[in-house]
Amino acid sequence: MFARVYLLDAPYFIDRGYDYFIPPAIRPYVDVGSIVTVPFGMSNRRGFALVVEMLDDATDEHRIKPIISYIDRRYALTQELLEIVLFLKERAICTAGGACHAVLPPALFVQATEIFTLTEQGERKLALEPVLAAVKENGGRMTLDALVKRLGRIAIDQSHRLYTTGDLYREHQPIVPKNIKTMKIYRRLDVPMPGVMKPLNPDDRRVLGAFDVEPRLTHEELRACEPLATPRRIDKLVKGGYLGVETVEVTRNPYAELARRRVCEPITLSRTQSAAYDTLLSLYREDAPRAALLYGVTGSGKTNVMMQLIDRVLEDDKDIILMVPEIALTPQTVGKFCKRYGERVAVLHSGLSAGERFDAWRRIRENEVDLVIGTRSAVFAPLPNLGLVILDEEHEHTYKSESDPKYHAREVAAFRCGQKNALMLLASATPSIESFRMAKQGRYTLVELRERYGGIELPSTEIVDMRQELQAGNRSPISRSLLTALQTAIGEGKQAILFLNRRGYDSTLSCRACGTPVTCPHCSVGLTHHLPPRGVRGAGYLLCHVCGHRATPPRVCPHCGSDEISYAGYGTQKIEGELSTLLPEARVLRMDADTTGTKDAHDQILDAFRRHEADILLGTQMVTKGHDFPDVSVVGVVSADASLHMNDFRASERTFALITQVVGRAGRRGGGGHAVIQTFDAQNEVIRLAAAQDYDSFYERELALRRSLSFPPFCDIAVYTVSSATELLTLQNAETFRDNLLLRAKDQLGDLPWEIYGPFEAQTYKVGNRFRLRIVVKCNLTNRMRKFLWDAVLDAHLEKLPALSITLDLNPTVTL
DNA sequence: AGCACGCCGACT
DNA sequence: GTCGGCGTGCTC
Repeated sequence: MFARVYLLDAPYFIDRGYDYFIPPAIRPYVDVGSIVTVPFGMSNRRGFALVVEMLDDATDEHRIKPIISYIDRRYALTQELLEIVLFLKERAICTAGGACHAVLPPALFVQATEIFTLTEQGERKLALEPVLAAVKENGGRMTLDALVKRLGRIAIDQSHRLYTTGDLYREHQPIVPKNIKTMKIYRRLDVPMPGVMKPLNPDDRRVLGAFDVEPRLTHEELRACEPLATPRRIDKLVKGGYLGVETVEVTRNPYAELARRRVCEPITLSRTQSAAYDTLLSLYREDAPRAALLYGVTGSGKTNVMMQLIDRVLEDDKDIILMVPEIALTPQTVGKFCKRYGERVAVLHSGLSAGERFDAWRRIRENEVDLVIGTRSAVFAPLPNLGLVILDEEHEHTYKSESDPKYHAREVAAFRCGQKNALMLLASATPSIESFRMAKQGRYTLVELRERYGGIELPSTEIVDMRQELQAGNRSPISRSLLTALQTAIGEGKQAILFLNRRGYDSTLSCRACGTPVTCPHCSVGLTHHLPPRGVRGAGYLLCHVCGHRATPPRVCPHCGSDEISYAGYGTQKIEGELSTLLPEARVLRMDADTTGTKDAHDQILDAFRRHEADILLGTQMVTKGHDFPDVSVVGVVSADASLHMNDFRASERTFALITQVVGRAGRRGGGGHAVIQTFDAQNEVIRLAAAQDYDSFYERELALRRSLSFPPFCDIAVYTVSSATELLTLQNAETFRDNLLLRAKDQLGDLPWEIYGPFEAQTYKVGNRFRLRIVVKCNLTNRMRKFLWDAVLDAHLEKLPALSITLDLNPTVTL
């Protein structure tokens, strides 16, 4: 029997199947999906590998090597996960190993080792072979790791040679992850073992007495109900045959406490919500893969509909994945679900330790969990019976992985739902343009919740033109309107949220007199300011990160001629200082990257605000997420345009989403909320539409723009990042690569549409002493196109451009 | 990537 | 005459 495997740590250009012999001793334990270790290359270095196929004969039998060992079958990839790995390899263009590392918990790969034992024949060669001598010295049995420690790396080759010559016997130990935490459970033995009984004193008897109440106890429990139960005394009772011990694997579940305080309030749906629920239910019941977009305005109660659906799916004994953009930002949502669904929930996110992550994964894999809540990577949860996958806030960019494998959770979710005829549910108050278009085209079912739950009105909104403030002599970042609104709210005992949209602000140039940003003439995105190269004097230059257009920074505004053109941005600290002079008696809580450093800081700030320990919550993006603060009556957007002119074709979409979400925070209970949106660009349509919470118009406008400029969803975008150690080398490499790409495209792509731009500097040009240039391809990502794009990278490797590295990202969401 | 094989300069 | 430079090529 032979196995075709993929190395897990192989670089992309040797990422293909390799065939290995399966030693008879381990044959029962190796199958498709198994993780094994194999010797690889001339030095036979050991590495993990994934078995993708079982073979009866090997192609090239003389040079085939044997598999060394295997990971416990319980942790092998299921057929479903294996398919996902192969899907990722194709779709996100990554190695099989890269895909495996995304799908499996890292703790699975704690390295175990082979164990060698001396054979009779080996005993006779001790003088000749240092490896044999070392094994003998160690008592005739030694792990490979220990051998390497003693004799150096040659021990690997030597021991394998001695194994083939029959001087050593090798044990095929399964690799069992070391991260499993075990716990001892004690129980009282009715009939103490005869003979070994030791006399008991009264204290011993008291300890035994604890078992009358509860027949099985852990050490901690025993200690808690009987302080006399010291480790020493327990040991005595075990040795004496009074207590039995069993060792069980424990899984760490940091959310167990929440689960124990389980609450299961009945959900009452409004009529609109019921209608939405009914539609979703019937989709779920169809025996085919389905996708729905739940578009619900802020405060419409999407969560209720989702919970009702989850209840229903759980009744069918089907499993669910619920994804949220970032666990830290949605502690309330997570808490709510944990309380409702109890112990059959697993929560996955980046804050988990390797052990906790592994435990959660095992619980899921062993079918102890029905509902997985988590961030992007939760889409790989090995639930055996998937019925529903939800992406909450589906427009969030965190669903796209920025590092290898560069997958989008939505794509993987769709694939998984296809495997199991499950329902994919996307939910958002501000859907991504791509998803809404899919819905409009009928490829997703559009389910709408257009009214706020309980008939609460949307907050009234007011756009404040900061230019006029400036002209009126108010140089403060807080407008008079906003100040008045804050004073009123605090006077009435209400609370306020101030949102500071700082993203990309400092590097975007705009006119403070007329509000016009300096944009690219070809792309209608803001130009990013770059400092001049070291040693060169001057103002630097402006660069478009979409098409590479360069310009000198204008000294006067091209639009109105004013010289009040600047990069000025406000920081949260600055606003905080400003508030303390304007509203000295107001209590302000600041929430940004600086104040949320520690693990629980986030929750603490939000809890404090909810308990009304402050009047104003001031912060960045973090304050916009789905927290429910009933007392908040005023919301202020300090600088609405900040993210608008970012160097990204999705800047409008992101700005619209942010403003809409933050405005939706006002007046959640009782209505009468008010939102003040400050901008230097008061005529800006995106801001006006966001203030009016008019998603439909925004969508139409944005779609038309995308169509005319040829951006997604009207095409796909592939981005190559070329990097080298020096600027010159990087430029030369990138240009050669681009030229080759152009030639190949003309030659091979025929009728397929494509456009190539670049090279131009990446958003962060220099990273860790490497310079990075981008080459952008607009195209349609068919399989043929994907292959074309990837072959160019493989060929670049064969051409051996000096010290070059190229990565490829398909449809990136954050940076262009 | 890592590692070995292979064919030309500065050393005992 | 040997040690060692890194160019070339392979990995089941």
